[in-house]
Amino acid sequence: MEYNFREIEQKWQAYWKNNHIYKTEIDLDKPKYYVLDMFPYPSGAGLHVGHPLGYIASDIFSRYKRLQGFNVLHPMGYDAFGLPAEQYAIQTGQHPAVTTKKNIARYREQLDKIGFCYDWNREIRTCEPDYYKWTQWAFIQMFNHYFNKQLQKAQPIESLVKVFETVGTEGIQAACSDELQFTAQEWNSKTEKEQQEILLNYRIAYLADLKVNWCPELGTVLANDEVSEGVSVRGGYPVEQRVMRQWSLRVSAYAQRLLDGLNTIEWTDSLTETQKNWIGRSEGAELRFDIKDQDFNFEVFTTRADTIYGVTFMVLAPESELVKQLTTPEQAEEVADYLDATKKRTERERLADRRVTGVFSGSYAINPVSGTEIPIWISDYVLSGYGTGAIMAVPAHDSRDYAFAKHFNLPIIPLIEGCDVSLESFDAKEGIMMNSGFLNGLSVKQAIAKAKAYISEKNLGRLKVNFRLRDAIFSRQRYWGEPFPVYYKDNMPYMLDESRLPLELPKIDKYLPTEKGEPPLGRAKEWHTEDNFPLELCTMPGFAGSSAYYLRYMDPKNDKALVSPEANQYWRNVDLYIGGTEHATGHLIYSRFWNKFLFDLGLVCEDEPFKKLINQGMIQGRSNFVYRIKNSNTFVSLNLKNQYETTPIHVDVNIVSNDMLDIEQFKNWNPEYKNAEFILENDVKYHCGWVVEKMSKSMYNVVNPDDIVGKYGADTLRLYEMFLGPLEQSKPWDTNGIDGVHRFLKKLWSLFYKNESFIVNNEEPSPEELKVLHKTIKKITFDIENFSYNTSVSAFMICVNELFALKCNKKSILEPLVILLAPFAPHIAEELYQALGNTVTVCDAVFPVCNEEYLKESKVKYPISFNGKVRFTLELPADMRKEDVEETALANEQTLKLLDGKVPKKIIVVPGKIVNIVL
RNA sequence: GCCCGGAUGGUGGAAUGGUAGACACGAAGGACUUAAAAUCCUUUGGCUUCACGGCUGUGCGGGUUCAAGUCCCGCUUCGGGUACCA
Repeated sequence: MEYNFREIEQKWQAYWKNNHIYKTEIDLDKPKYYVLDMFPYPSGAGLHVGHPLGYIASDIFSRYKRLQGFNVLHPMGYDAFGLPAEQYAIQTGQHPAVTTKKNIARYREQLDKIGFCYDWNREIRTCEPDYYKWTQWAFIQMFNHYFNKQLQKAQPIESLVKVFETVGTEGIQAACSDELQFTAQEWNSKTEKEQQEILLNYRIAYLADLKVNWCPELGTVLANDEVSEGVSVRGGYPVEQRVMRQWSLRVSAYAQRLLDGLNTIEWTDSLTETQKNWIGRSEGAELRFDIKDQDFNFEVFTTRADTIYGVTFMVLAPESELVKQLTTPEQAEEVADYLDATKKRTERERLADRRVTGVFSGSYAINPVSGTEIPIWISDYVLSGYGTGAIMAVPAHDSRDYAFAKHFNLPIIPLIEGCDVSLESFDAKEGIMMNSGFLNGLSVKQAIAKAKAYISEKNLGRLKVNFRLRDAIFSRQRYWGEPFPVYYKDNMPYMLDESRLPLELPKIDKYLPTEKGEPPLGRAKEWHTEDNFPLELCTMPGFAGSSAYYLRYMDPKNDKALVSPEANQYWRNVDLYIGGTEHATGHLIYSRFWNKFLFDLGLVCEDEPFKKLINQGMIQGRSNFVYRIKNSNTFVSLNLKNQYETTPIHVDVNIVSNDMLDIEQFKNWNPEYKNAEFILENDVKYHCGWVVEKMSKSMYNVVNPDDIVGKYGADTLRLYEMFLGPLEQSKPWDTNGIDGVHRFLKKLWSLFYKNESFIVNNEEPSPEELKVLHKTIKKITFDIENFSYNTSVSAFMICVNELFALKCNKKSILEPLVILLAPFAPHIAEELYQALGNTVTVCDAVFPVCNEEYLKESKVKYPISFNGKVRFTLELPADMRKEDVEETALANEQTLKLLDGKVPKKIIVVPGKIVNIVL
């Protein structure tokens, strides 16, 4: 009987489905294990072979854990809201839901063919009302809470209101946008609207004025990458920096906890590092500067308080509120011109074009330590959003300040002994201080500490920790996203009652902004509450739906809660999360934030959502080329092309095999090549060139998993994807080589069947066979635990090669091997497991355990080396004493020959490993 | 600029500081076959030798060690991330 993968795979996929093999329920008698893939956005292009890489890896681990007796949760779903579907809708008028549904069906079909063990009963789609109900619900909770900095957790906003009513802002520790100060009396005398406006300053989900790229012609906010040289990429309309009222999430309040949490989870170093940088904690001081001749002062943030004696100018961000205050009448015109010029530039342009620009404000600050007068400048190299939007410039020790000082001819005072600042600044935090009054003679580290102490003591400012992490802008002027559960009364936002959720997306006629420039939802009829209050017109961004989806999988059908306490208590959090690095600073920050918020509310029992995280590498494309001789329709093979003047042309990798072009298929591939002629090599073949680049349609290097499954089967695809190389490494997809793993499966099959008959017997295994099996068990177990799946596949190959050489057809050896292989190649494993006489699925077998007894070697081949170079090997008993090994090695004939009468200086014997004779 | 990864045969890659190149692809040769496919066997880093063998070899230059692809220092180079963050 032949290995008929088509029949086998269809048979078992149907069996799994009909018998609900992958349905998962809470089982208090078993330990749980939660394995999650980053769910895909169902794009119109379908899956290519790069997508399943991580899914296969997680599938192997899920099946492995199940075989080890764990109750495994392994769900899948779709991140279904998103821009491509909406753009398609704008072009075609087709509702995004229709396109999305179609794409999901296609994804599902492709996924099913690969034989994953997903529990599809738990499937979720972020665009479904019964799912996004809970996204909206979470938003309401965020609106109704503020972040208490003292407790480092979210608290109900009512408790803050109580404080305001009794003592005002006195002593409050609430994360906020602006530091406000008022008394209880002032609070109590404010109107409802005023009070609501103030509360927005504290809510975790808040509405605030933010600077955005606004395109009046298109009527929408644009992302930085949608703007170029001041005009929109689409249409070329002017774009301006504009302050708009947008929803935001106060992610920054959680900065410290997001940072601390990284130490409690097992993520890769690089990912942890990326998040740390993104959160960007910096310790420093906020230092107060008085203004000359004015009863006014402002603060700057610095991490280098030690450089206070080197401050030769101050710089304000153009957007800073201080600009107005500090611009003198004489400088007013020049400053206004500068502000105008900078306003026109987008953030992107500012970054791209690093020319030094700036203008003098006319005012002077007083150095709080030295008392000197310092000119205050305005420049766009200072960001309004970080620190206080103003800096003290120390050109000798900061490269940006240095460039500015050189450009405007401002003084540069070096503060470190022996440093040369004639050509560039000295930014390193090392050396001995000079020109610095009471700090002279100290090392930089000591000086930083002393300066900080001085500042607190003399009350010149305060110690401060700043974070780079920004709040997340949460409004999008789009249709295909979650509607906000928000209505407006007297222009103030209010939350809908939870009983009104989900607030479903309304139908609209066109997916474009309205004539008035409102977002698409402005077109909806009846888009208001029963009391006629208008509903919010923006929708939520892409990351909203993916921020808590892992919780929903625990209890996907619950209409009373996002997740029941019982389900959450059992499944807790994700034990293993596999996905791409592209989410390092987006989704993986937002969902950690979202989870921590829900944790604060007591709604989930774990502070961190993803215990262990692995990033699978990207699968790159491997493109093939043919070489056309210039001005002809003749193609010359790779190794002959240098004899001609040629143009390389991408050719579809699917009509190339082992870099040999299928000439007939090529002729049919494009009518242009119908009559093409070919110059072949000696082997009468056309060899193609190749290069590794991004997998994309335009390079004709996209490989569809369906084609691979059709030709070789799902088990071969699964094994081959793993065999390509280490999981976390980026690597090109190259279908060359897939024959190797397919041959392996056929060879495995041949241990069971020969000429139509089943040849497995019940004979007792030999010690050698047992050694082969148990060696493999040990290796596979180790590899799975370490996600080293490429070496597992090779271990399987070695095992089968050895059993083949031993002509082993014994059930006692083959059955454990089949179970071992089941996580990797589940279809063939099921088939062979059944053939061995089992009547239940191999999914519920018991994973074999290595018995070290079988691995014991009686003899060891010692490499005998001289000065580290191996000269020959010597087979000795494994339990031979070190001294005896040394003696035997030295007495050996070949040793004597190599010693040539010399006396060794030293002899190293590593028992069981090696002998090294040092001459 | 900063941070994080890599660099090993024609190719993908393997190697707890202990025989570099496992496993696989490709290639070459052979067996079977009318033929092809499939399958099986042999060889396959480079140089050198009739052969036994020898020399050399993990991006480059140093170092530690009895022993380095692996550890340390200094580079080169290719990916990826991130950035006027004071």
